[in-house]
Amino acid sequence: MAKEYKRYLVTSALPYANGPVHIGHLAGVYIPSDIYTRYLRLKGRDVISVCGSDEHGVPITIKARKEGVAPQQIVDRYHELIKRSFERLGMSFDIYSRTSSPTHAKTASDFFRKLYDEGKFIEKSSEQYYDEQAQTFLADRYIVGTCPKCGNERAYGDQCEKCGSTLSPDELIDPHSAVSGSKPVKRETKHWYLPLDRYEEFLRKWILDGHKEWKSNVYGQCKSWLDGGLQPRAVSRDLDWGIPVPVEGAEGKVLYVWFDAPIGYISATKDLTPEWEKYWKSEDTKLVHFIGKDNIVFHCIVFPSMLEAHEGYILPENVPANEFLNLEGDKISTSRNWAVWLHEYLDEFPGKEDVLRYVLCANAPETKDNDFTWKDFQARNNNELVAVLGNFVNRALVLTKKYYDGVVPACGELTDYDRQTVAELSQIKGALEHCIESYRFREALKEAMNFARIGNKYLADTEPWKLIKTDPARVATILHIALQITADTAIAIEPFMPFSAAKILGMLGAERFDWERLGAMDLVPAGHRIGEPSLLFEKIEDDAIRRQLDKLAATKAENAAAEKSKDIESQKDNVTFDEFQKMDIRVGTVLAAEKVAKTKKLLKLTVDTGIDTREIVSGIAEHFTPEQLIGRQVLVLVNLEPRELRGIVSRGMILMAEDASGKLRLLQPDEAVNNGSLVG
RNA sequence: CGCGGGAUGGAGCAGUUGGCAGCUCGUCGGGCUCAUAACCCGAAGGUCGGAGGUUCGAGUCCUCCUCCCGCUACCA
Repeated sequence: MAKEYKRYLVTSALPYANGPVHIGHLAGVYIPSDIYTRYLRLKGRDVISVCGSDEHGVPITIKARKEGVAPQQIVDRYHELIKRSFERLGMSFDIYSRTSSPTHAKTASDFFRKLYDEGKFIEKSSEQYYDEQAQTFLADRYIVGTCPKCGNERAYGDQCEKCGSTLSPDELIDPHSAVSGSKPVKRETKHWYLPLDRYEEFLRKWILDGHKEWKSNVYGQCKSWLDGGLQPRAVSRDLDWGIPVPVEGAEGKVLYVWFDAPIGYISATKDLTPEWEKYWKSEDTKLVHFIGKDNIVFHCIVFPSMLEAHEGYILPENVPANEFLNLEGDKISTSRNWAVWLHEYLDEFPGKEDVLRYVLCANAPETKDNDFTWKDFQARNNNELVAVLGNFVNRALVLTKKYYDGVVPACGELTDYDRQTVAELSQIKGALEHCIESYRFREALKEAMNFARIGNKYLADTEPWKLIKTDPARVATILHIALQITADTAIAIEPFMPFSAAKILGMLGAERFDWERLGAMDLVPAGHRIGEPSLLFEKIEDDAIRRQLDKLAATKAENAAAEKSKDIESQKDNVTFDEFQKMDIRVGTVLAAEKVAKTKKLLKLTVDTGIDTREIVSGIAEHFTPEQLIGRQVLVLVNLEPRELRGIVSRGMILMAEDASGKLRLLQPDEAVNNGSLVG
């Protein structure tokens, strides 16, 4: 049934080098990937784990421009920071590479060239907006203008966030560049596209028929893409930062970052070993991509299509994508500094790498988004790591020290209860393995912790501290077994908490064991002298948690202040009195209001304008409930050209004041006036 | 009606092909005192987001609805 693989290749999503790594990245990708890799290594499997920084793309050039430095300086800074903090957390990548490396430039370039030479791309010219001041083409997202549908002045070239409508840059009124603020011009440009539609059948067969065992979020997402029909996807960009398109006449064009990034897995492997082809081109290698849910389409649709087009490469056997982790109830956000940054955690909680690893694994967003709270962090440390795991190890070691001067006592006759305990322990291994191999790490961690739970119960039930007075021979057996359970615990937790596993082994005075010995009862022999016991975990006091919560509160306050001081929009071009006279603004009263079905932001209002009673659709549902509006007087631009939104003809616009944070407030006369009163 | 995922005791999560609703933490009661006031035992607490339907039987299958998240848009 399950195919036997000779070797494993594990990849972890390349962190984008425009910021540090935070707990969301860890819980979603890196902790699971490290657990999986360490487990396979412990089993003696041939496995390599590759990762590296993703260093190309537009956001990095924009950050560089803002700071007035070269893009290379930005990526150097974050590459070092990310690499170093991964090491400190005990991430066991075999290589942590980067996409600005020479190996990668050549690998990605050759990859593109092969596909180009074999006619796997299609070439298309199109008109794109160009920022003459910044001398750069603008992605849709970097064009800002007025939404033609709702009048929002900060709509993006791809979508208006206020009314939710999908836009193209051409529809924007008064478009300007988000980079320089200048007015962009149209320029013709040529790009290469990977015709994904040609790979639809291949993908359908491979995923929909062949990988029904993939996680439901991954499988569902792929199915939805495939059922919707795939479009050719551009694989080049007009940009001066990235890998040049290796084609004559393609000056000023680079590979699209999503084309080059996954190839980074390949180039990292090349940098690691001359035998890289063994890992990428043998059918007996199992390739697994660890990613977050936002990356599913690239790892399941785009990259496999690229590999298929190139030929010779194997495809991922699984893509266990996790959902997202929130922080104290809010979405983690790099730009809003709403995150727990790995490097800061490591500085502020020295020696507690495993605590973070434990908490993030135990609360990993495997099936849905989860929330990280500092209170939960503290509780898991104090009630699970300290109370269950640390305490058990400490009890076994201290008792041995006390009664046998630190020498492992010999095992005597086993009682039925002993045998029952041993049998229970031996069953955990299978369950644990099954969980890890099916990427259920939360449950696997629980199984690993069961060794300590059973150990605690064993000591409580056998009560050696009582028996020592009446039956010392029995106590020898009990502690012998307790010490074996301690050693088993060390093996079981090693993939999850490598620092603590090593510490337990140090205290036992034992060498590292093979995974296969998990559950064994002859790990530490009688007569062996154990080391000095010390505490495995320490309690985390309220102070430490309070400091973290204060820090987050400060971030919230800073964000609020920043919102306030945001630049007031500069004055618009002058209008003539005649132009102003054309605006017919009236006072009206909202008679009825209801949410437009299936939309987030739209409300359908029935307004008495004095002239008539009309329907107006307004993108304000996130700011007002229908009840709040009914009966209120509002200002209405009544001669705005009618427009159809979601099948409802909207005749007019409700005037609102918007503050810098985007919050809307109604405008109304300070005393009630007749509906239809003119404003001007 | 754009697509995908999710909603299960106070919190976080499991629930495989429909067959007595489980786990960790918290709460309450008891036991123990070797251990970091840690550990062990027991109890309370759920109309499984809502409304219909299929079935002898639905957390699980079907239909509709509500809310949260993601994708379509370079934050895992």
